[in-house]
Amino acid sequence: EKQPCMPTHPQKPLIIKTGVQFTTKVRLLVKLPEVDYQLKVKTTFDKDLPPGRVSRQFFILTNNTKVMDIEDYTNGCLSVEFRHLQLKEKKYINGAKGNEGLLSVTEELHSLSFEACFTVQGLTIDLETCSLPLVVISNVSQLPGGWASVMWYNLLTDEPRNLAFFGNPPRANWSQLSEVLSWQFSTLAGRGLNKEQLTMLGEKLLGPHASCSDYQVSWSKFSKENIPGKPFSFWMWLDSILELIKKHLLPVWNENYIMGFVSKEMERTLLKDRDPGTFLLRFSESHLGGITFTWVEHSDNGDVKLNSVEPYTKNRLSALPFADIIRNYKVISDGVVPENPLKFLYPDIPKDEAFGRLYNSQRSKVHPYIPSTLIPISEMRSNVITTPPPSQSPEPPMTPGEFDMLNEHLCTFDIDTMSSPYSE
Amino acid sequence: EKQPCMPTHPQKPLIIKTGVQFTTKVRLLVKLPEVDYQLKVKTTFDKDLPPGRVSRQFFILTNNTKVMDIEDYTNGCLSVEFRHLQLKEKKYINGAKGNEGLLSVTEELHSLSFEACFTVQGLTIDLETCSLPLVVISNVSQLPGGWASVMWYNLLTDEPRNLAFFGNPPRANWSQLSEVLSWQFSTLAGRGLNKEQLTMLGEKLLGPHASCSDYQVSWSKFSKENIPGKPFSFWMWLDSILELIKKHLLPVWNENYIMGFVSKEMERTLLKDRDPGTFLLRFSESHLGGITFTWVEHSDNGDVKLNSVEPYTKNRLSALPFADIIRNYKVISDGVVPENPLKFLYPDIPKDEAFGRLYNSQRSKVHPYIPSTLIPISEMRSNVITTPPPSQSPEPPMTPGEFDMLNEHLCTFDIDTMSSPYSE
DNA sequence: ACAGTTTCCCGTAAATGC
DNA sequence: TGCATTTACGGGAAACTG
Repeated sequence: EKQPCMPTHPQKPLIIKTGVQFTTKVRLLVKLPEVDYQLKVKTTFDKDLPPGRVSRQFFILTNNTKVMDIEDYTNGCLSVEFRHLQLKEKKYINGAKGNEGLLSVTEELHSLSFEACFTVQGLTIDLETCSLPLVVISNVSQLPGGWASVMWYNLLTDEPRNLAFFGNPPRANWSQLSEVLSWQFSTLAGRGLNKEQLTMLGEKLLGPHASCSDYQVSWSKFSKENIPGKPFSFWMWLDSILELIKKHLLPVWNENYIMGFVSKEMERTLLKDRDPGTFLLRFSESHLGGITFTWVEHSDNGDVKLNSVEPYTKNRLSALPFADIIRNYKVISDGVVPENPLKFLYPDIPKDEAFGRLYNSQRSKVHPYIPSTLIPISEMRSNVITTPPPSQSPEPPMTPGEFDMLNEHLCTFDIDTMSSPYSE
Repeated sequence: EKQPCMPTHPQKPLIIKTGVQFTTKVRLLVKLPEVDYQLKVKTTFDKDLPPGRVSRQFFILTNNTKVMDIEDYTNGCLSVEFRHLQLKEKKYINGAKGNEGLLSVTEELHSLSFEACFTVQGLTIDLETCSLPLVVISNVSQLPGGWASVMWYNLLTDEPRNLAFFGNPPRANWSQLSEVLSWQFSTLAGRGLNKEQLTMLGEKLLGPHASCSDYQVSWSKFSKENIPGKPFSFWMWLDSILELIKKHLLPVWNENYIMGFVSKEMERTLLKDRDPGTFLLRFSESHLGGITFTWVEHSDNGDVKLNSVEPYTKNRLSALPFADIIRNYKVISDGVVPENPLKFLYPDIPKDEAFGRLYNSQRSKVHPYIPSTLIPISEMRSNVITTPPPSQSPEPPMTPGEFDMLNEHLCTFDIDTMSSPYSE
């Protein structure tokens, strides 16, 4: 009869933060004959909730009644949009908190009810409807947990109002779940996850059996228990990466330059036969919200060596955009002129060809001052000699100075074209 | 009769932000005989304020009455501390806003009143007192303006409650004002301003006559009108520097390494006869909250050249502490190996001797990764030759590589010791 | 003591008012 | 319209609370 729209958090509907305004809209689907009086709608939070079901109770702090309006003159449909609604927790509930505390706050589901009452031809009609289950949080730090709940609920049930869902949450098929995970990236950035990336995620979640796409993932494994040896859950880790992309990597991600989810083994397989200086970008598995690059180098005796830089997190990235980090990154070996070891984005794209457009050419010209930029540098000490005089390296170092000079040294190699791991 | 203590904002008393808790304390100075009943104190905001005096009206959102308590059993003194008080603006005052708008919000003075009433031996006694003038702000961005008002008021009047003070604010003698300005630095950091620094500030405010310390500064010059050619007032500029010191420069400031306030002329006078690589640190006069270093270099023909780096502001400094910037700063001239031009802190302190303890030796050892740090770099293109091959510089460039190596090249010079400009 | 949760509030951005 | 002022709220940290 009515079709409730959802309260919204920025891009995360169905999650409401206390003390922060939200909006909801209700539409009357039946057409009323000649309504010449005002039709009031009242919205209530957790109406008729059986006591003990939730550990926290909230109420709507602001005006909760509003008159319905004609939404669209073509169909005469009545609707009402509540704005500036705000939730506050009820303090001092008589007795202890209801729920036994098995559920975390982000697993506790609530709902918003709408009521209206009107009289037509002597008949009094009560209308009532309610929203999909809602998660209430008190701090944005709970947003990832809340969003996990919303995703899990909507992935695994069609029930409109199963507030006890997380009392015994069902498992998800990996095939369904992986699709949802990919969506998180595509709604954020316009680019989802490809098969290789999803395979790595599946193996991370399920072990190396993930090739069987009907394997099931438990709610706990997904977002409650920590990844073995790590202080965060799978979803917390993945969400930290989504945030990193959103704030600092959007152009690079959308250009498909971030392989992102690659196991260390796969990384070695991909890079070991490549030309020295070939690199790929992947997210840190050990730290939340970090991105690193791994490049291949060949040592004197022909051994292949892979190096990964300490992952960049939001703090560093807000001082220096990632493309500029790649552009200017330098390694200093003992007594040798600084050199950028990053030459070809895997498989064989010359670095500046890939990232050139993304470089931030902000030459500030505040005249009396000499402009300066930050350059990321790694210092690698050879542990062979203790105090090495300027050693002559097998490959002569590049001429120092102009950063852009590297450009001119690059020549395109004609390496066997294999299917790019970036293709979706 | 009572001695009201002040509501507090972090380190900025007498400024209250709407919606943010503050605290105030009242003490009863007379000793009451046997008070066996509770003595209630009520606090009111802007009680009995003549209408039209203020353009905004506020009220205390929270509980405004409290019972007095024995503060200290040795003297039996009664006192009451109001906590968690909160101010909110009254909306929709009947009629237009009172004040004609000549005054900005931070010039509008308010007060907090306290009342109590008790009966002793059949006599009913009313007690009333109030706070010093208060400034009410709605956003921390107004804090500097508010603090300017509080300083000016307390510098220039002893009246306890002249709420019309800024209707016609008196001028301040530079000698008084400079003392207050120095206090701002010493309360913040434990180090105030020396004579040279204050002279520069005085000249900035008054022109080159500031040597006469009885020159007067108007309120407008101090904090209302913009510095000629700049989009900010004198106080806004100075306060931005106080904030920069507080958040990013405390150790360097307290070590007396920041000359800070130096005119360009003085800078040249000080540096021109110094050894190449001698530098000083000063605050930007063109941008809010910026610090730069200026170093002297001698060109081939013996000319003295001063260079200043683009000022570092809080954004850059939170990515890289200032001491590390000084440590690692490099200049790249065409085709020449990067070199740190900063060698001696004026007058002649070897850089690492001065800043060594402040370097942030955060060698992160997350093993599989190669650590990396950010290095500030300036690229200087000689505009003499268009495409210069690695030119041989008159002084051979330093060996590249180890940053610390510079240390070993430094020798102490025995230059005439002049009185340090840093001494207070 | 501690972990989960909420409160507090700065600082930026957006909205509002004059 | 532009400027002054307020509101909004993310994000880090402190305070709370079982």
